[in-house]
Amino acid sequence: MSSTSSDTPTRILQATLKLLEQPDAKLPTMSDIARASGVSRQAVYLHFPSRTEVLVAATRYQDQSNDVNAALAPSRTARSGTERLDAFVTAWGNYIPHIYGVARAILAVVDTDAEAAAAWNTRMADMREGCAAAVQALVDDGSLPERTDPEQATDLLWTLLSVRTWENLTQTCGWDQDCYIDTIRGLALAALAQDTGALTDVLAHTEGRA
Amino acid sequence: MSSTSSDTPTRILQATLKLLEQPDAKLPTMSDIARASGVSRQAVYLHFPSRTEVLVAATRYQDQSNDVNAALAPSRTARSGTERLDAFVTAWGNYIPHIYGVARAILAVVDTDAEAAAAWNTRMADMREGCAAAVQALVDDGSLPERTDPEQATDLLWTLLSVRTWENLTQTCGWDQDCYIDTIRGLALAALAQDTGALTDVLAHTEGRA
DNA sequence: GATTTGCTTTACGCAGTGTCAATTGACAGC
DNA sequence: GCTGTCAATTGACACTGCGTAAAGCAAATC
Repeated sequence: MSSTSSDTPTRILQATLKLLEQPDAKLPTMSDIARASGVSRQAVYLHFPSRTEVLVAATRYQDQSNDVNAALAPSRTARSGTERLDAFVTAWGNYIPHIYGVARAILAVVDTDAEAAAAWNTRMADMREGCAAAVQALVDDGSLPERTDPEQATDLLWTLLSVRTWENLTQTCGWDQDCYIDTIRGLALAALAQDTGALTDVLAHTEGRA
Repeated sequence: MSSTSSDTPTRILQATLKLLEQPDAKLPTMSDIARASGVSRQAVYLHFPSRTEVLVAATRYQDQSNDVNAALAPSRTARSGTERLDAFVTAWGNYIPHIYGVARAILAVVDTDAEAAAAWNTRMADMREGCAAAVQALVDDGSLPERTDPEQATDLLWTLLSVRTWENLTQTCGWDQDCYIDTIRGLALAALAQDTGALTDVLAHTEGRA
């Protein structure tokens, strides 16, 4: 347990995360990673077979450090379906900023690298289970409209909560985090729980944009 | 006007589009493009300074061929605000599949290529104007809730209509196009025009998923 | 002391971009 | 016909970045 953080693979991952979390981060090369880790380029290959694997391992390491499950725990204890939906949107929505640096790097190589795509898909499948659970909670207490297909509802929630959507609103449009959360929550509640009141207060506070 | 389509730059762009529109298209190399154009690799450089420029020019050429403006025209003649919003969502949403192949290629290099990013941003800024116009139409006939900031409403509509959102729902989740359109329309009308009825019928037709 | 382990240094092969120079072929205009 | 010019070709090159390979070195372990 005395993971002193001084073993080389760990140092490489930590250095990689540090690179990726820089605000204007480009995709780091193997040389970048090696330099940042204080290690030779070949040493990186001694521990990771390819750059993609470094990135993928970095995301795993990060999830482990951040303890996603702990962050998402509150949503599992919620009583009603709408409460659970609300809690899940809040928890995940607020988790995104923590992983955005790494997510951006992975997403940048997903189009050209099957392995990165697989890793990202796995991660997103995990998140989708949270969506599915929230939808199921709605079904359980009858909040989900009868004619609505739970599978489709899950797809929609999953899309609303995607990193790309977060990126669009907060990074490109400059919304602040609270505004993003309120809006997505409103949309989700309106679409999945027919809670139209949730939408009326959204998009109202003008100071929420940069 | 007798753009015989036989001049080399045009042939290069057409060949590039053809490559990008293949269902499993990878990012084409300059050699790929040259081969597909029936021309030497150097000839491509004679007309375009870089690969990015080929891709960017291809998108412009495609917009021109498809005549985006014609596709979006119906939304400009709509009478009421909600009608206009509806028409715009339908028009743009149905236009996306036509540009998706190229959009995917551009999006794949956007993270690493400033020039590609600039080109894509321009294109998306054009689309955003359509969103802004639809929101303005809502404002004009009082359908937009008073407390809603038009700017923010535009951001939201723009995000709902993003290629990434379309990609997520139709490509990753396997929704069919009609289902996508209905859902986005429902969300947009509910969020921007308080038309909650628009949402009740959405997500209902189970056969809409693959 | 010999061996193993972890890392370094140096080098190479490969793909892909972008550049350069010399050459060919066609089609002007005079 | 001769000359220029333009478009395109061929073949070479430099550079970046990935991934591989081999030899050496130094500290830890047996």
